[in-house]
Amino acid sequence: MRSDSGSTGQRRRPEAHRSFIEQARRAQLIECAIEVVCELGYGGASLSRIAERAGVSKGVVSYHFVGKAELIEEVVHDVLARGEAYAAREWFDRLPDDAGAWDLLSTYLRSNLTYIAAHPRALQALVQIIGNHRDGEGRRIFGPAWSAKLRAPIESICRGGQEAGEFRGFDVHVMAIAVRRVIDGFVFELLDHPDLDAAAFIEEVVDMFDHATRAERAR
Amino acid sequence: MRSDSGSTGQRRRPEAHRSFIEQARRAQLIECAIEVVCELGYGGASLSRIAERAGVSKGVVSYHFVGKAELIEEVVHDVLARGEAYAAREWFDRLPDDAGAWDLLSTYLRSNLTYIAAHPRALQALVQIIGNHRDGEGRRIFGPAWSAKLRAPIESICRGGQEAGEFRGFDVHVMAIAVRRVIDGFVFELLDHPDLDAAAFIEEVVDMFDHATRAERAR
Amino acid sequence: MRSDSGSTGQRRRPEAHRSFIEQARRAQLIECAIEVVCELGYGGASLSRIAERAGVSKGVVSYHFVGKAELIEEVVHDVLARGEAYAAREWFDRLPDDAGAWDLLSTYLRSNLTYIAAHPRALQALVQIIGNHRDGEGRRIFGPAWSAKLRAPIESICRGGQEAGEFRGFDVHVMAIAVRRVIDGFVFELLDHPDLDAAAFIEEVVDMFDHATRAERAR
Amino acid sequence: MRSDSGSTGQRRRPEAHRSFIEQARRAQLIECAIEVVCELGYGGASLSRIAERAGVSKGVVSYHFVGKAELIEEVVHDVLARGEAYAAREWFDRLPDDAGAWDLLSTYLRSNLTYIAAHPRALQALVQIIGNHRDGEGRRIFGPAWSAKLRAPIESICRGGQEAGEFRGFDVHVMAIAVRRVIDGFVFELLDHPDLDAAAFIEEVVDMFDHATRAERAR
DNA sequence: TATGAATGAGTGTTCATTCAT
DNA sequence: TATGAATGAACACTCATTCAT
Repeated sequence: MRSDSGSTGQRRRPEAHRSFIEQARRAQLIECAIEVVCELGYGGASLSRIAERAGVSKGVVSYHFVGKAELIEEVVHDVLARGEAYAAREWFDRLPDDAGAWDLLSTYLRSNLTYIAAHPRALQALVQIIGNHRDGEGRRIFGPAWSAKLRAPIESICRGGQEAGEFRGFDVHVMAIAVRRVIDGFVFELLDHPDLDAAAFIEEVVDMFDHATRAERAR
Repeated sequence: MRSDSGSTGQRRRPEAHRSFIEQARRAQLIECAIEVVCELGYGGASLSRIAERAGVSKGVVSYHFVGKAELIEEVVHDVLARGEAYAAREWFDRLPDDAGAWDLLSTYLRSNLTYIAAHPRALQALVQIIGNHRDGEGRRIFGPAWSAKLRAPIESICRGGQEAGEFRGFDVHVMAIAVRRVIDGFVFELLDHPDLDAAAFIEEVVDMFDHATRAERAR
Repeated sequence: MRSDSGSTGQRRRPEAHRSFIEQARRAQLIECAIEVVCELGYGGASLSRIAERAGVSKGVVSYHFVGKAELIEEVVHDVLARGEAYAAREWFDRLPDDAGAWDLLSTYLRSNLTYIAAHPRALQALVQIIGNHRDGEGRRIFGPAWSAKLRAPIESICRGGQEAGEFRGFDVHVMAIAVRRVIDGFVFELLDHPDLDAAAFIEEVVDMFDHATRAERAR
Repeated sequence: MRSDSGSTGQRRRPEAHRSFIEQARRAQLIECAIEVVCELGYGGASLSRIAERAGVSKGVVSYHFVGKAELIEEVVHDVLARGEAYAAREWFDRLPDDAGAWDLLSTYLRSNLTYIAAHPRALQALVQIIGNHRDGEGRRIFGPAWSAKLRAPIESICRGGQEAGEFRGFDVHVMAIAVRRVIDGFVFELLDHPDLDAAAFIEEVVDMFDHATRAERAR
């Protein structure tokens, strides 16, 4: 999932030989970056503030990451990887072998939303970075191509559901956009209202997409 | 609709006595700010770049606006005001006197989406600003309260539709979030794919929310 | 008293043909400059703030004065001229024809101190300007030569007193410095403690210099 | 003696763990600030000029001091601390155990004046800063309260002398003002006339205050 | 590995000044 | 006479980055 095409031209260190301590520091700094981005926004997440939060000197960040860009992109990679691992478990646990399209879509929704509910701050950072991180010329790093890749599985599920007659004949691209937008919106909702009933919210969303996708008289 | 709550403590000039030329410059600078924010993102929209785009010296911006915050917030005010004017016209033109909840909601969707299709860059700037503009302590200027105000009319329409039996018994808050998130997502879609068939996209969205909201056997 | 040697190279307008209105504006701006310097200090006295205080546009100041330097130097000229006029009246009123050195010195002290008590803000501005106003290369405009001129009459009086045996054989230069420093210090005292008993203060100062100057067994 | 009342709200670094090199840089920058303030005045002492004088880049100053205010206030602290250390030595060396009020006062005068004669530039900077340094709202940082603290020991000595019958019944507050004003005036005198006979000047001042304070027939 | 020190570009802002109207 | 508009330099400050130790 992670695009290794060094967006900024900066080469990443060879991931192979990293000592234990280096791995730990990187993980710690990524964690701190998440917190700072979440609290102060992408623009407020300077290296000094991240280092300060980690209780280390500013140089440490530059030592472990080739540049700010690598740290930021590593945050994205990290959060995404953890999310995918979580989703894979859900997928395996919850889905029967003969799962229908709606089973797939509702599982996709639930696994995404429960993961967000469990780590709202990490995903807030992710959203901030995706919307703001740019290269030297001002081009978004996580642009259209990246979003398309994120939407692909949803579109695939939807197409399957339509072919099976389970879903009505909507435009799968539009539906995928709606699904992702609603999922990502959950992040803000959770942070803005910490006392939100997440489970109820999730079921409402699932229910909404049930009505939105279901074939007229199906299921 | 415009929140006069001077987020930064900076006082805005008395809007009353503004010369023609001042109005023109302000409008030009707001326009340039929109373009720069749209192209380079919130973080890339420095006063120098905005001034450069306008072909004037940096001091001009400071002359016409009390501070960067005023310029940025004026962009929000401006885009919002134009959007509301547009929506008001649509409302008046399209809606019969005895409009039902679905008439209202679909008009809300269509007027918002067609306005976005007409000025995608302005609304991209708006989205960037809303998500990133913060005060000196790092608090979002356009935070939860602001979003809530934006969602209020949608929730009101939904409640009306439920009371009239036109809509099913979904959670109006969740639905309002979905509506706004999908609408705002349209902004990115348009800019990322300039050749998009906007009309078709809009009808798909309207159709989706028709299915999502409709009472089981209604209409 | 005013040194016309254009300290900054800037030429002053010919003082001759000034319309009534121009005179009034200049006087008003000088007054406002005094207030602003007094309240915000020399460094805080920008043309904008002075103009704002006067309720006119910034350009007005530049119109009536060749540059900021002229305005500032005109403040000095003005306050000094008013002070001298006051002193001259006191001199004429209070002094007998056969006045002794102590009569002269005490009158000098009293006329200076009462003038300060009457216009503390103007003299606070004066002190601020004299200590801070500099030319383009950073040289003080009101430097040693200027202070020397201010001290000349005191030294002259002291020398007279010594020749007459009225004063003891102190160093007139040192005494003149002390006199001027104490007088100028009164300015701060008045502004810092508005409820100060000025008359008592003045008599204490006069008394102090009586003891400081008097010949051992004289008077 | 150092007022820790963070005048600007800016926090000073924990003075404890400062590396040797940091201490050296700070000292150097403080020295350069003194020179620049002395030569160009408070208003001419920009960070760039101070850095330039030190032969370092502008950022170095910001690196070692939280803000300009800290640097400036550190100059005050530094000069004052050195002066107090000097005065304490003088006090210890010169004063007998049974010192009278005049011994105290004359030692106060001499130690202050000789310190000034030894470091006129540092004290010129001090005077400039005290008269001009202000907070964001234009209020003087070293205002009335600060001056009062500086005058306290003089007043105390004077009161002692009066109670002992050594001094005449002058107003101690007025006398303290005179003492401080004359002392500070020495700074300008030295810089304006580098060839001044400092020792003679000092003795003249001491002599003057002897006459000014002495009880009618005492000593 | 980690730090402290330094750099230089870039930020928003203020300012005195100029000039057409 | 007076204004509003614009300029460009200077200001304090922040930042990502580099590097010797």
